[in-house]
Amino acid sequence: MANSKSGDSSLDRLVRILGAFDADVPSMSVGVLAVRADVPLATAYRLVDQLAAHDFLRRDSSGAVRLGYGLWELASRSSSALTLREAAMPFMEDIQAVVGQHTQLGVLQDDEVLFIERLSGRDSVVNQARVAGRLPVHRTSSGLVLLAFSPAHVQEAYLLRHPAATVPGDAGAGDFRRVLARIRAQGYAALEGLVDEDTTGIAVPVLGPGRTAIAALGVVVARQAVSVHSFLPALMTGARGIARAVGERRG
Amino acid sequence: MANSKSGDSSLDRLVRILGAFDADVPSMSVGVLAVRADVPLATAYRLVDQLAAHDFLRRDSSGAVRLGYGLWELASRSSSALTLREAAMPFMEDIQAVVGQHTQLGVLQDDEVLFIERLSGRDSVVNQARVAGRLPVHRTSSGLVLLAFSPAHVQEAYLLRHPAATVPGDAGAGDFRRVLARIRAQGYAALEGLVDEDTTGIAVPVLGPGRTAIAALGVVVARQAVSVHSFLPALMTGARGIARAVGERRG
DNA sequence: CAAGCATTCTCATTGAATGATAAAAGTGCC
DNA sequence: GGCACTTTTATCATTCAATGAGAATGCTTG
Repeated sequence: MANSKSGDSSLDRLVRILGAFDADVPSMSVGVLAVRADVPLATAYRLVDQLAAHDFLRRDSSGAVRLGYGLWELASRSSSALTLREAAMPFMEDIQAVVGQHTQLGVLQDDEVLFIERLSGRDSVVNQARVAGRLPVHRTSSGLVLLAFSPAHVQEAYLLRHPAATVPGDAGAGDFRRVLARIRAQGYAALEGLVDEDTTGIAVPVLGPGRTAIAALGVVVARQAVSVHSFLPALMTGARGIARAVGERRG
Repeated sequence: MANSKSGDSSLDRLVRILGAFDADVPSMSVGVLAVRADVPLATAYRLVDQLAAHDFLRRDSSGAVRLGYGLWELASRSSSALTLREAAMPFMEDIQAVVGQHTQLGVLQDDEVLFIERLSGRDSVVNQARVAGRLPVHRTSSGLVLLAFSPAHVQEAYLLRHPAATVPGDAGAGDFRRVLARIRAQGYAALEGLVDEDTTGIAVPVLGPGRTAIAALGVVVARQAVSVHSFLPALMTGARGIARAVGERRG
């Protein structure tokens, strides 16, 4: 029989199980997990065992299930993310030291921005929790930068999938394309109050081959903070440094 | 029919595929992947498709397969790792600023140390590549600290599985237990030339409930570096800070 | 101890996954 | 162009690993 619902492979079920965990519900009983992941109880127990064998899941003494380090370890092999992270880290530290604010590195994943690294000073304005793992492209400076510096066909595809995408501060329901063009022209994006009312996000692209963004480097500062332009040099320098470092590791 | 070899579930096969990638071979053709993961070619194509649907794998224009960000994203939900990482980061930065050397945070996974965070100064002595994602417990200061500050039954279980475990510098094929006891007594581990001939690793435990190590905080310095004791205060302070920060996030 | 979960077992059923094979679509080389 | 090669998609009969319902056994908790 295998499955009840159509359109889910065994992998889908496994992902649903792993995906049932998040920051709010980091651990749960197998019973709850079965419901959240929508799999029969008996099956849930079997799958949990399998996943636990690879330390994707872990069971504590009280029987609750939580994520293990198996995923983390596999993810660490992802050289693209790892290389980028490691190459970027020193530069991010520099930037953080200079601007003293939340600094982050994001990449494009599907139609969202996945932040693969963040440095948050103890006194940064941004609320940690609100800077989630993923955010919609048109809701962050980093996302807009990533899109603006993507190949034309990627942009078009995105616009097709998100016809209603707009940038709040911009020309009403204005032309999203024009926003992207301007960002590409000026080489950075700076937007107020997107993620949070009181913050401004500033992001620049980390450019790879063909003037395409392989990542976005951004900071989040208080809205009333000094001119955006005062942050740009550090960001630009950092982005260039990262791009060079990544290039070297590949060559 | 499902599978040929006994003792591998579908999950095992998926893990073998994902595990076929590492820093040395970050991308490969499906054909090569099939060989490395030991699955029939036709099956490999199917599994790759499935994994790509979740962005666990990604295919570039030339057809080569590489790891995607899906794993990374799932791993980020692992609140234990994430909480620890985020709580630790500011303290690690402090330490790195003071000692100016490679700083790392490790946790116990199976019988190895998994480093979930590292800060490597541009001028640190250690060779990045040699500080891999995982290392045997008795081959790193961090590992020894983690073991020394584990519950007695965990230690015993480890000793049973690794009867031949010794620490090079120590009393010949001396009593491993005694080494652990001393580490626990003095509150830190400092070992020369374990990972690398010319380096010394120093690690202290990040203590959780019940004086048990939830992580190890360590630095790697040049062997001839100034006295170990000059690094300890910073490490100890950092470890205490992390422990407190982690505790707060849970309460 | 009764009620409620959590957990393990059994087991008949079956269709999802498998993998051999073949064909089609590149890719490069002479 | 033709040849050798690899990559990729497609077909399809086979089958056993995985499934899920249910019963039985533990384990708390009030």
